[in-house]
Amino acid sequence: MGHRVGVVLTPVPRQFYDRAVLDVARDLLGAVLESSQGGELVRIRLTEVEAYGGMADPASHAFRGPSPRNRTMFGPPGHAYVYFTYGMHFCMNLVTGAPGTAAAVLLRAGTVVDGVEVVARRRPGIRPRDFARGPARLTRALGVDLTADGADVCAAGGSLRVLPSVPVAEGAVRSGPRVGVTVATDVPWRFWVADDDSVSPYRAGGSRRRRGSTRV
DNA sequence: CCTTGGATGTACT
DNA sequence: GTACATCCAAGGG
Repeated sequence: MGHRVGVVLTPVPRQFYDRAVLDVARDLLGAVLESSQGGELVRIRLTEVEAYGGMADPASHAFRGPSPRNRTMFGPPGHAYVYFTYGMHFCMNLVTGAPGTAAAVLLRAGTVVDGVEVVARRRPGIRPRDFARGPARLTRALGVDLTADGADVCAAGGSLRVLPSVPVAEGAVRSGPRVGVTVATDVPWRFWVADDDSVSPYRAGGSRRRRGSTRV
């Protein structure tokens, strides 16, 4: 399986991202994310994504307006918004819509279709099924960190690109509430491929029950 | 398979 | 101080 190395592929064009975020999210399922960080090629076929609606969406990092962290989301579509969270993880989005709208699609999971040996080296002891099963695992498989924030994924010679692929059949797309969010839990803005092992397990949001309130 | 708790830095109240 | 678009190890079934 996978794509032959050496074949020149044209990235998905910028206008693909200049549409309603829900449409972009759904259409990203099946697309192939390619990274050549550190001179090593990894390609991942996306199986799970989530839409974030920008300033109108209470769950979006853009809800409270622009900041140094989220500024990429307020820029043009077709760029990577990467953020650092939980003190140790990176997550990656693709910015959609016109500048100022700040909508984006979180890339939650996928299947490694090229560079399996590279990922295996980056993730010793991890089962192949889990290589990109979750947003922070996906960035780790790709070798993506904060230096990729703002990267243009439409650039022909870019080190981080999105390649077209066979779209996932309409009947194989599932949707439901987003994972780990505590607000706007009523909107089914998570999209995934039915019956795919690489899709991450659902977890409801809400801070986990607090431990004893006293310090030390 | 499930559940629980720890790790760890930054943004925000 | 608390939450956070998370992951991992350890323990039980």
